[in-house]
This record gives sequence, C-alpha cells and structure tokens, in this order.
Amino acid sequence: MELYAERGYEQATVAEIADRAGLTARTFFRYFADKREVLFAGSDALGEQMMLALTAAAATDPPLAAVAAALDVVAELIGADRAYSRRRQAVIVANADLQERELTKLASWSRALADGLRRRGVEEPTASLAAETGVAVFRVAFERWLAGPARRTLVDTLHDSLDQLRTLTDTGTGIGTG
Amino acid sequence: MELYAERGYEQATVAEIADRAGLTARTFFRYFADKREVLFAGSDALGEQMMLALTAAAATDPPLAAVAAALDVVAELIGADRAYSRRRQAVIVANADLQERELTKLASWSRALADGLRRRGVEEPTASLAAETGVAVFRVAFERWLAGPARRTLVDTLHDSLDQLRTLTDTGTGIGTG
DNA sequence: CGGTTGATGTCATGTGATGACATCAACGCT
DNA sequence: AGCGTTGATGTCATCACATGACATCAACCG
Repeated sequence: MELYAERGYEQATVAEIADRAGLTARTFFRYFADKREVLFAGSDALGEQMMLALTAAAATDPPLAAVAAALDVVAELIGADRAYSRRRQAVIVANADLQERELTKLASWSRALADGLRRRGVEEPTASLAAETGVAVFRVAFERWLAGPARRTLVDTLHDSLDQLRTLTDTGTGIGTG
Repeated sequence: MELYAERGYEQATVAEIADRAGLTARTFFRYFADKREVLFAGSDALGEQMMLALTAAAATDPPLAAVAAALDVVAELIGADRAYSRRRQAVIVANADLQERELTKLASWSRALADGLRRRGVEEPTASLAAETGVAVFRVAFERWLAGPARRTLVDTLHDSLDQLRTLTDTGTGIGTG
C-alpha cells in the first residue's frame, strides 16, 4: 500500500513492490493471484467472520435481520481503524482496476450471505435479495462513514442506513402499491 | 462473443478476435479499451436509456419509484432477447475477469442513478441508497429471469423482486423496530 | 548424515496494452 | 485533375503482468 499510495497503483511495478518487501516478483505471485490482490487479501478473513456471525444469529431472525447481524460484525472490525480505511480507500478510488476488485470482493460476500441464508431455510429469491440489499446498504454506509465526522462509528452509520432503507421502501416503489 | 463461447475467454487471444473481424489487434484496442470491453460496450447505451427514463419519471415519484421506472426501461430492452442474454451470461459466468467488468458496469449504473436522483433534489444518503438497492434488485431479477421459464418476462420478474424487497424490509431488520 | 519438504530464486515465454510513426482511402476545394 | 486534410488502419517497438519449468537452499526429521 505504501508504493501504491506514493506513486499510484499503475506506476508501481510488481518488481518494485516485491523488491521493497525483499522478495522477487515471482514470489509475489505465489502469495497473491495478481497485482491487485495484495490490497484485498484481508477481505477473505473478514468474510469468514461475517459468516460466523450469520450462522450465530438467532434462527428466528428474519432474513434481513440475520444479514444485518452479520454485517454488524464486519462493521465492528473495519470500524476499528478509520484512518487505515481512509488511506486504503484513497488508493482504491484512484484506480479503476482496484475498484473492480473491490466490487468482486463485495459480490463474494453477497454470494456467501445468500448461501448462508439458504442453509437457514430461506428460499430464493428472498435469500439473494436480502444478501444483495444488505451489502448494498453496507456499501453506502461505509462511504458515508469515511466521508462523515470521525466520532460517528461505522456500526451506527450502518444502522442508520438500514433504517433509511426501510423508509425508502415504505415510501413505495410505485409498483404494486397503487 | 463467438470466440469467447467457442474456446473460452482466456484461450481467445485478441489477435484471433481481431483477425476474425478482419482487423489487427492494434485496431481492436482503438475500439475497445481492453479485451473484456468488447462484451460490455452495449451497456453504456443501455445506461443512457435508463437515465432518460429516470429524468422522464414524474417529479413527485418517490426515489425508489423513479429508480424502478428507470430500471423498467432497461428490463424492457434487455428482456427483448432472452436467448442472447443467456448466451452472453454463459460466457461471463465462465470467467472471473468478465464478472468483474460486469460488476463495474452495474456500479456505474448505480452511480448514474444516484446522480440523477440528486439532480431531482433527493438528498444523500437516500439517493445512493435508492440507486444501490434498485440495482441490487435488478441484478437478482435478471438472474431469476435467466433461470426461470421463458414465458416470464424480465419486467414482470423485476416487479416481483421489488415487491419482495418491500416484504423483506417490512419483516424487519431487527434494528430500530425493537 | 542423508533425504524430504517448503519456500524462494532464475529463466523463458506468452499475452495484454500502448506510444510512435507510416500508409491509404475518402473527401472537399481550387 | 491535382492537392491537402482528415480519419481509420497497419506496422513496429516496448513494457509490464502472469505463469510454467526447473534450480537452489535451509529447516527439519529419522
């Protein structure tokens, strides 16, 4: 992340990154599937914690509540270091390739959540809908958390966004409500 | 798409693709930013139609209704040729790089929708929330449309999914409703 | 001490992507 | 007809990402 921040993602060559870490480029590619992945390796561990929280949620929780509980854990973990998230996000926002990878990681969370919901007996398309929606809300909350004041926690921001989602759907989609 | 379907995305070299089109690889890269983009060039035009529909929606429509109206147009356009969508999706699903690109296209729709909503006077985070949620619902509807029976239209599937979203949020997130 | 294993390095290679420059056809103008 | 401009395409050179094949070396174990 140092090099990506210093000279930009595209300018930083894999050889340089590996060099700074005291390795060769070949070794870099043994640890990371590609040049981007070095910034996203942590996402997988985060996703695992998320899934633990999902399975731990009460079986009686409605789908979106279970998803919310899972995302809460992610929010707690990520929310612990806002400065780091801001640095990292600055690097990602500056490059389209990195944004693509981030979307992929979030999509994998969504898929995992939907799988988890189905294992809890939630039918399709409810499971996918709850998972996709939950991640969408998380994405918005995360951005607002980074943009907003430091005192506001990510967890709180996430809860707010979930509330606002309810308001949004209650107001109506103009379909089926007449 | 022929070559990608025949031998897989990774096996098809740009030189071959260009060759089949009677061009050189250099020319290919003048028309498409990268090897993937050739499959997604149409998305931009689709996004423009979507935005036209958004601005055409009644000013009194609540945010999610306006987004729904915009996505309706997309659903009509895409829904016109299910066979094509299935072929295309088969190619995309078979390769991670292509899936990444599709996610960014959808993300760009989401960004455009949020912008459009803000121009209509919708505040943040409502605008982003409505846009992200709408696209999330569209994504689910699209997948279900491809998987389901041919008689079911994409527009109908999208409406169903929007209804189910309301059910989902009404059931509660377990936060703020006690 | 010899052999196995895992991590790393070296080398070769293919492909995606891009800049610099050349070519050529179409077109408008005199 | 002849000329110059413009846009599309081709050629060439080059770089960086990515990966397979093989070599090396240290740690560890029986």
